[in-house]
Amino acid sequence: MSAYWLMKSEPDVFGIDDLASRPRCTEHWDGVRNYQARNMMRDEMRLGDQILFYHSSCKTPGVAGIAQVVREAYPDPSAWDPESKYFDPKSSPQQPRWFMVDVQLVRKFTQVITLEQLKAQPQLAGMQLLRRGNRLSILPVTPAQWEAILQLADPA
DNA sequence: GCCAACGTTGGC
DNA sequence: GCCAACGTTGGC
Repeated sequence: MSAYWLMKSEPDVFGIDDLASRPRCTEHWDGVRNYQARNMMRDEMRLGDQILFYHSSCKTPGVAGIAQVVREAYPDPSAWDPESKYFDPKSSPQQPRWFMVDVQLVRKFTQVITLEQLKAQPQLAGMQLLRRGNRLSILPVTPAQWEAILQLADPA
């Protein structure tokens, strides 16, 4: 039984169309530099887990589509690349501190399910995404929340 | 650009 | 281990 997640990305940096344009619609999710988010990726995310691809910090924040985990956590090499903006001198190939998973696009919605729509759903009232002050880039999603959100999507 | 919320850092 | 300062996130 696969689990459900929500992963945020800024569409100006890496949006769902960027994922769609990658070979096999697959990309590694590098750059996570938060311990809680890392722990979820490293310790809990499993092959086949389903992901809500969320666009943040943009004109219309919301869920742009669905992706899935196609490779479980492995060290994020951008952490030991001094040229990378994700460089962290405390990480090394011998002692990797940061991890990433590979995600593959499953489906892009024809229309983004907006944050506004999510807020209007009574079933989603308890969702972590909607809690104020939430800044985690990776969040768990319950099966009930997943169902409620997909109801808002266009037909496949 | 503003601001609230929260994580991280570093001095003590 | 405390806590103030600082940086980042992300909606508006």
